[in-house]
Amino acid sequence: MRIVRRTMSAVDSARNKVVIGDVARLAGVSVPTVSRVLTGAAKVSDDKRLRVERAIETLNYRPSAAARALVKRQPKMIAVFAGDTSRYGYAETIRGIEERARADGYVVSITKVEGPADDHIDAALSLVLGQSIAGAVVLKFDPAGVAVVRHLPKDIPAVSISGLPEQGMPQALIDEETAARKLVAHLLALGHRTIHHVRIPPSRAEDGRTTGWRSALEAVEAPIPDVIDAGWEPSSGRAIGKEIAGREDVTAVFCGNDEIAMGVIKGLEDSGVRVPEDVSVVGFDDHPLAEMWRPSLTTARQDFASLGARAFGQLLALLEGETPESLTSEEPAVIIRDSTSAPGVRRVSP
Amino acid sequence: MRIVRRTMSAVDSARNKVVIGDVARLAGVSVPTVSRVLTGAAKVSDDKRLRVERAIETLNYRPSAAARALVKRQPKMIAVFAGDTSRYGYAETIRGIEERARADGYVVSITKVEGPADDHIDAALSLVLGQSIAGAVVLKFDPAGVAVVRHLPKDIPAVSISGLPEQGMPQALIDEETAARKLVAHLLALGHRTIHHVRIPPSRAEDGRTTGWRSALEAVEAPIPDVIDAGWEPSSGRAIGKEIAGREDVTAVFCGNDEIAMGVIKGLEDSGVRVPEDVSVVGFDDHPLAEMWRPSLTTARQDFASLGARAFGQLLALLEGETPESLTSEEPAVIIRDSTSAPGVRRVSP
DNA sequence: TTGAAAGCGCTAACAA
DNA sequence: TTGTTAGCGCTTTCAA
Repeated sequence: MRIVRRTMSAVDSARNKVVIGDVARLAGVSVPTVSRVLTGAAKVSDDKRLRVERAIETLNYRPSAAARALVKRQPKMIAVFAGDTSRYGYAETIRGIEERARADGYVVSITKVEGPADDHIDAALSLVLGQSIAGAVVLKFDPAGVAVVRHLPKDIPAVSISGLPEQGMPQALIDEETAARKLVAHLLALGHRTIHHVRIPPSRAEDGRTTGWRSALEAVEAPIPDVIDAGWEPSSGRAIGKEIAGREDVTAVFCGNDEIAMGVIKGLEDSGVRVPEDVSVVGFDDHPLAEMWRPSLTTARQDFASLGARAFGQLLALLEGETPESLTSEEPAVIIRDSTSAPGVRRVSP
Repeated sequence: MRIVRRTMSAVDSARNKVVIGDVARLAGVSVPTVSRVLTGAAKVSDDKRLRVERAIETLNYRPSAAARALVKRQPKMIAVFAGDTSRYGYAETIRGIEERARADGYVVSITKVEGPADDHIDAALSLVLGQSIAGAVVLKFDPAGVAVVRHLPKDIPAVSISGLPEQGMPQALIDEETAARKLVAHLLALGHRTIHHVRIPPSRAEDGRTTGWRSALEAVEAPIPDVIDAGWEPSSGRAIGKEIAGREDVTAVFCGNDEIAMGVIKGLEDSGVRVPEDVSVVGFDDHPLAEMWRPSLTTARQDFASLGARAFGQLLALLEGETPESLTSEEPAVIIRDSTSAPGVRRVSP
């Protein structure tokens, strides 16, 4: 232990850290021997091992992660970039990544990317690349995520997560398109002439959910109404619900996610339009409250956590020099509940 | 650049990394000079600076974070420990920590602690302490978080976040107790004889929400019913709602959070009990869907994100050698909506 | 302003 | 089994 100079602050206490040499001295062995008992890399006599262990204990020694990282060149941390960290789908995906990473001995850092503008991306990247990371997972759920993928240095092992296949880095995918198509087909089968679409902010020109909706309508040559854009907040869905309450041509609505669907339902009901009697509404994701909603939501279940876990698995493969499948896909299950029914006679409120 | 031996894998490409010496050689300067332009620590002639910058560009050089960390001893990462990462309150708190940390140049790692058992704690701690971290924030919302606080080495700068003051490390607090008391007082003022409490899993013997409920009842000498324990899932609230639907003595329920309140309401309605006509229900947190629920939820708003931000602020103070206020408090606002009313005549379904 | 030399705390390679 | 010697890639003295 070196000498403490002034009053102890956190910085000083770090400076005063016990190092491997202190342990070696106290135990009366050489530094590499301490290292050997630390890593278990080579045999150490029971006698010395015991002395080293006791010295570690008394000095309360913890090896310096920085020094280890420098010599081992295998950082045990991966970085996650996301345009949001707390919203349902994002948070669940991150949970899946973290759980799987932790099981494999990796710590995960999360960095929210405020937007797709270059300075946001650069800020996030330079912050994170200033750390030692083994690789990165990018949540490509929004334009910010897409921009991160574009800016990430090519030599950083990385996997992206999204709902629609694309070129570039390896991806973990959910087949949103098929799920959307099924949901729309369900509505069509119920007898609706066409299905309106309230979409959540898209990551690029068109996302899987929207593509699926469109192709399902095209398949039966149903009219394709203009897309209605919502934000991420349920309240934006509510405003849209109020708007479409007055439109007799709207009998079925396919929403970009469950929270927006809940908002839309609320907005419709605010205006005296009943769901599903007057208008059918479907969501997407199977949010934990979707089943509890009144009426319970017809939706497509997404397993975000396992999506995240798969993404980490692909990253791990990449780190081990393999070339992971770029298109691991999984089809979300459609769940029919009470928010959809055959079209009724719209009862438009005054 | 060193020589590549076999097929490039991620590990090899890491081994083959461009180092500061490569830049120095290409620019025709010494290594410290490169370091100087990198850090801006000392003056470098424009001529050499330019050459160095160009060399960095052509070689696509990025300094090794590990080497820097070793010599600078000031890790720019903080660790967050939490018993959950995706549930509303947790995710929002983490968001607040991350946003504030990022603004101050820190990356945040998140680690979920699976439970309060020693081996869970040790696993999480040893994983994270194997990284270079400047400090830690512990979400003490559950027994796992409480256990982390107990096990965390004393020499790691740390701040905990919870709803009830406690000794030990510095804390960021929300005054849940006062908010709970107000909520219960509101119910009492409406004319309810007593208020039942459905609590979420407590972090220790009693949490602020429960303490506040109890003291509000004690203050007016109202009978104190047994606490009803729920889990974290809305479905557990629903099961409880169904149970209490048959109890005529229950006219008002104070739930541990909004999601449980939504479940309770759903369970009551499943059984034909109306909210608030037959039973009043209040939640806690002001979840984004609380206002959208039918009936909209009376609740207490919690600003988890700012709570997280404050916690990071305290940690930063700690890192700078200051002694942060241990009890920063903030009183959640009570929001009266439609799920509460004067007691009516209970109409118990068969 | 610049370079040579030293050293951060650890592990790996090499002898003994 | 052990200790000695060399680094890992950077920043920081210290001279020049």
